[in-house]
Amino acid sequence: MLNERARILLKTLVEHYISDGQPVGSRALSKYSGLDLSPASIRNVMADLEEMGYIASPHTSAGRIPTPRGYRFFVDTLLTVKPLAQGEIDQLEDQLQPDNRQRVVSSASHLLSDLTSFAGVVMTHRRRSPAFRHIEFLRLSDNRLLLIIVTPDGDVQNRILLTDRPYSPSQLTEAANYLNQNYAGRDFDDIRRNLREELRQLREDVTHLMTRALDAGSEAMLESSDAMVISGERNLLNVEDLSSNMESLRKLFALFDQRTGFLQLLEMSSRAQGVQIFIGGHSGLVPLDECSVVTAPYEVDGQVVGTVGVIGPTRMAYERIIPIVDITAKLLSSALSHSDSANRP
Amino acid sequence: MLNERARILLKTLVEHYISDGQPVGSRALSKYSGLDLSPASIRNVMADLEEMGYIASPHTSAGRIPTPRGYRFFVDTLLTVKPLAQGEIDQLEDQLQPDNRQRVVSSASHLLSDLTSFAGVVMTHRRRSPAFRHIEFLRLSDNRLLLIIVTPDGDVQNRILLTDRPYSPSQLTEAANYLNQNYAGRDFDDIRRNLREELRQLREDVTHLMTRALDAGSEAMLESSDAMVISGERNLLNVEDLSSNMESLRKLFALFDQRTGFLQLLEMSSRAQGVQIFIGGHSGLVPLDECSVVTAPYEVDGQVVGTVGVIGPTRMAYERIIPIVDITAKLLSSALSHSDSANRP
DNA sequence: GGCAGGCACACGAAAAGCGCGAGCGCCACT
DNA sequence: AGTGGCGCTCGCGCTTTTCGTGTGCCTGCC
Repeated sequence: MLNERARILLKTLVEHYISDGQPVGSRALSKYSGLDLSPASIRNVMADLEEMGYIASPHTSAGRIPTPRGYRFFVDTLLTVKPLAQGEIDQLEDQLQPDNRQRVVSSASHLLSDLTSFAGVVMTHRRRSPAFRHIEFLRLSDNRLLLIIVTPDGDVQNRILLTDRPYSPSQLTEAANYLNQNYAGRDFDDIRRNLREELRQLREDVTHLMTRALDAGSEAMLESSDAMVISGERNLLNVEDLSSNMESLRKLFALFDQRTGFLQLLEMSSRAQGVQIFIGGHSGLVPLDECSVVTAPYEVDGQVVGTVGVIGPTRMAYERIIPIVDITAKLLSSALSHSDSANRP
Repeated sequence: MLNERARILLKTLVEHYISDGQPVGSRALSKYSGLDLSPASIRNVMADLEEMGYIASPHTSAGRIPTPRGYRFFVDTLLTVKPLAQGEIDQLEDQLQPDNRQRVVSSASHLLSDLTSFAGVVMTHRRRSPAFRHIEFLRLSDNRLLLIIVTPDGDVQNRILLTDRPYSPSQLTEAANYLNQNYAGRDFDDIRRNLREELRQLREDVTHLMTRALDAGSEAMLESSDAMVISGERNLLNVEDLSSNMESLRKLFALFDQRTGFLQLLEMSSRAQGVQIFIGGHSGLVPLDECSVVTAPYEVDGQVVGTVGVIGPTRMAYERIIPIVDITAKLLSSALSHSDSANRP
């Protein structure tokens, strides 16, 4: 392990590098570490730190910069996060009023990107069991129906169904009522099975309609699950570390488009508790050296249902970003929990 | 005006520059124009073209490149668009099946960006009069209601309403029924005026609920109008002309974020008929020299309701992009018209 | 008069050369 | 163990050189 002196020097070095972006030399460390050591002595320590893989020099005669491993150690054991000012928290709370989920989630993402000047991301996980709370048909034209499905957590999905033949309003009401009364809250597959057995009791045409609705419904649920909202990608264009080499920028934006990579990352984050930090480098989940992700899971009724995060350069002010992500996750939890706290037996 | 020879040379020059990205010299023109003229003669014509502002040299000893004015003239009078292959049209049609509007619009935007490898954009205009076709309340908890509003064109909006006191299911049904039966299809402001007069006939609490619903509803309509979907921004990172100087990239992405600039542009496009091309340059609406926009309005029931477009480098293959935008607008029109053709008296 | 061939010139891009200075490693001394 | 000193390295930014391309213009030809 590292002795006290080495830790202090590493900490000062990382902090300096984060704020300057320039490799840090022994002279600078001697000046700012508060240790009252000469540059020469510090060089010895730095040589040790380099040997251990925490720092490296970009070239022979330059200062040292932290390696991914150095960052890792820094955020894990050296970093002192300063909590957000209450004023800032209030401001955040203001922006995250309860509303329907899409809107809250999208504000959260925007909030994160605005506050950090990096990219914000919010992912909502796959729902456990596809079910509906309420279903409704609305006639648009002879052969077009609007299907509205309210999910158990209050999300609204809608699809247009093309039908072979017109349905009368009363038929639509009948189908909707039947589904609502008998099957609200139950698993879609479950319903389909049951429905097949109850075929006889219902007119054939209505059953057909209901089956179509269930199919469209589960498809809609499937598509809307695992959704991911990314905002403020544009901020990353203003980040020196990223925009200086086009290649990594392209890679990064390609990642955003594919999504699968990030989904995996965020999925992982949601298995842990509290803020997690993924530091760039090919070893980990972030394929870009220059790029890190700070995440925190959020929950509804004690159940983790998603993850919020910030995507920025590895050289970011962690002590500021971490509390922002932390608080946002908590506020998002409470904004969503309110609107979901009822209707449980 | 330009004589035949000058036109041919300008056309060849622009075509060459578009495909190569290199300034075109007199020798190249002599080779590829099909005119059987020596470079020396061609230089004379080029000097004329330069004087007229159609072409310019980036520096003394380089070939010429088209100016914005040159591009303008090229697309307006020299360009020969080749229609899309039927196969491609079919493929497009496949991807633009009728569905709910948000989904169709978003597919259209993605389609445009995928096909062109630039950015696709679809804008839906402000609805003319805010009204609803159907409204519904759903109780989520004691003091939380889910408000669902179906707009006249089949869009579904939803909001969560926080109430001071619980409403019973029958009260909710009463309020919804009342609104649906008396006010479906009517203007929100209209309804509010009427409602005030009819206060006496209804219980006070229910009226309050209805007013809240109308407020939330018109707010939702307002926010959802003038929506703009941009996809494939990331493609623009791969465009040499744009990614070579960071500054314009940043400006471009800032434009995307602000939106107002583009809204104005697309608004303008919708006033004209058919494909329109906005060529970069500070004179016009596109503030970036390197960037052009190809747009076409789309309609529902003969009424222009939005605009589709492609945002790419000025140096783009217009003869290919133009038909793509054109067809997409038409297909989008028909995909939306179907789902909207009914329920008119 | 329109067109082509030839020549000198201009200018940018890429390559080569050069000096500076930061920072290091090592060593000897305290 | 800690420090001061010294020589060395190597990247950065600067200027200089070279090279190639394409132009403009002049002249001669049909």
